Order: sequence, then structure tokens, then C-alpha cells
Amino acid sequence: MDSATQILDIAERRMRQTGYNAVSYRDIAAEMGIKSASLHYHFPKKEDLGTALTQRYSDNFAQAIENIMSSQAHPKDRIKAFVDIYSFELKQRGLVCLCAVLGAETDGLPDRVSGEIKNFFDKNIDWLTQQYEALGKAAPAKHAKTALSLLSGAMVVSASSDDNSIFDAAIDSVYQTLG
Amino acid sequence: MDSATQILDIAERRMRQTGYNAVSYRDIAAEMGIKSASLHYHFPKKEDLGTALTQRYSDNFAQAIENIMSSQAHPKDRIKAFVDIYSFELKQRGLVCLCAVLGAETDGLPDRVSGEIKNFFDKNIDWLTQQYEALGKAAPAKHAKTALSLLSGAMVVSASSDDNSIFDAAIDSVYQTLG
DNA sequence: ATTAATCTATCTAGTGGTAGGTAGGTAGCA
DNA sequence: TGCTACCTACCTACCACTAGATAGATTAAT
Repeated sequence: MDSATQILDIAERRMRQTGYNAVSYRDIAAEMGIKSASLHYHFPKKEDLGTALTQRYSDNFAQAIENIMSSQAHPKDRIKAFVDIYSFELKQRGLVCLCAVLGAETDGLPDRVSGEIKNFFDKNIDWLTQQYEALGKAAPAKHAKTALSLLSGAMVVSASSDDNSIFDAAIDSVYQTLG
Repeated sequence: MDSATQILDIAERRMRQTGYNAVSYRDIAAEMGIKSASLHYHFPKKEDLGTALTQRYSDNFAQAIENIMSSQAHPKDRIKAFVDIYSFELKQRGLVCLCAVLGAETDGLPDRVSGEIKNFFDKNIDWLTQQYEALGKAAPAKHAKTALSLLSGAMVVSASSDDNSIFDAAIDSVYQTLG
């Protein structure tokens, strides 16, 4: 596999578990079996790695949303498919959303990175707003902001409490806004 | 003011802005105008500081809840007062809940600290469950888990997006579960 | 087809800086 | 006198990051 991709994969998993500042080039390199200096060939500064990571994450999410748009016709099913992504990540992979984790560290991140996170939240809220609007909901933006906050928070609380019933309660709550 | 208290105050504010790992003894000492070595007199290891911090935070919250219990008779008002605490912290002080921030870093924290955070979430969910139960809600625990996740997540997303309307949407949503 | 030049991805070795943490001393106070 | 709360001075480990070398693959020129 492509080294840059492998670096991003390892960095993403680790940052989603421990946050940005707890992840070091040495740790990543050790896991890859190469020297930390070699990482700087691919990502000169940690800020570059962080930016590439959040951009890739954001792009992947945009792609997933495009897939939902073409595979699901009804806003209800689209929102459900959206929730499923979060659910799969937490339950099958044991990972919290990257931006939910890094968002908690915002003031301690390079500006480019925190900017990407902000952008991620924006894009998700915009898309969810469109879906709630298509559902004919009054105050669709409110629903969108609530749904995103709920999913993000539930992942964090659920993972740190090691109790998936918390996330399940959140899913249930989002589902009820659809009925 | 008592030095230990001052240290905890500074550490708390900084950690609520940037997370655990971005905060150093040197930063705290510099802000106090003393040497970093002096901090070790009060908190020998960073783990001790982190534990004292999360314990104090948890205790303060328990005290706030006791105050709510004695000042508010109705579960609706109690939950509203609970939400008000989060709201005040975010809007007046610009600070996210300590445990919401540290919860995102769980796997990168000393065990004693992550244990305290888990405990904080537990206690809050238990109390909220009792209130929703007193309200006569079916599945009170689900409501409690949803409310806590929503408030925690909304603080993070709102703060990192620098947009209070996200948190307002969350408050609105919690309020609607009371009617 | 051979050679020369260039690019890729890694290495060794080391920089300055900062992290948490320690040892031992000291001024003020009960 | 002993305790509190700081100090100076220092340590080791780790951090991100850099310079320069190298082996191997690729490309271009002869």
C-alpha cells in the first residue's frame, strides 16, 4: 500500500482514539516499521499531516453523502443511512468521528486543522438541513444542528463510558425526528 | 487565593480549551508567575493534577445538582436548571464541559482520569434518569442518555464552529422533551 | 541497449526545544 | 523547630524537525 495512505490511516485511527496532541511521528513510524524522519518526507510538518487527514476525512464523508444521494431517494432513508455511517464506525470499528474528537481540542490545534473541522461540521449541517427541509419539517436547520450534535456527543460519551446503549439512545432519538 | 486552587483553576480553563495533552506544567506556572517545579509540590505528577481536576469538577457538579434539588421542586424545572449550567458555562465563560473535552481523548489519558470522566457521565445520566422518571416518561434512561449526549456534543460543535445557534438548537430540543 | 541523470523513499545522525519530574536549598511563619 | 511554599538547577526522555547520504527504480539521451 501507498506509504502516505498508510501514514494517514494510522494517524487517523490513533487521533480518533487519543486526540491530536497525543499522537507523535515516532508512534506512527514505529507502527509502520520505519523511522520517524521518513514521515517528514511525506508530511513535512505535523500541521501538514493534520490538514491532509481532516481534508481526506471530509472528502470521504462528502463521497459517502453522494453515495447516499444516489442510492436513497427519500430524505428519511437518507438520514437513516447517514446515521448508519456513524453507527458502523463506532460499533464495528470502535472509533469516534475524527472531527468530534479534534473539535474538542480546537483551541490547541493549528488553524488550518481547526478550519477543516469547522468546515466539516458546516457541510454536514447544511446537508442535514436540506434533508429535514425535504421532509417538510419546520425549522430544518434546528433539526440538523441537533442531530449532528447528538451523534457527535453520543459517540464521545458512549466510547468513553464504554457503553453502546448511550449511542443507541441517540440513534433512537434521531429516528424519532423522522416519524 | 490558595495556590492549589489557582493551579486547578488555570489547568481547568486551559484543558477545557485545548484538551489534556496540550496543557503543560510550564504554561500553568508561567501564568501564575512561579516556576514549574513548584507545581510538583502541589501535584507531584500530572496524573495527580488531572485526577484532582476531574474529581473537583465532578464534586462541583454534584453540589450544583444538590442545589437544584433544594431550589427546584418540579423535574421540569430541575432539568431546565441543569441545562442552564451548561448554557452559562458555554455562553458566559466560553468553556466546554471538561468531561466532554477529556472524554474525546479517553484512550490517551491516565486510567484514573478516564475513570473519573466515566464516573461523571454515569452520575449525570443517573440523575437525569430520575428526573425523566419523575416526569412520568417511558424509557427515562433513554431520555437521560440522549440529553447528556446532546448537551455534550452541542458544546463541542458549537464552540469549535464558534456558532452558539448550534447549542441553542440543542437546548430547544431538550426543552421539547419536557413538554 | 547502454549510460547518465533524476526521482523516490528510505536511512543515519543530529538539532534545538520542551515535556514531566527530581534534588536540594531557603525564606517566612506557627 | 518544624512545616509550608516556594526557589535554583538540573535530569532524562521525548518532541518535531533537518541535513545529508544511499539504494533502487524510472526516465531521457546517446
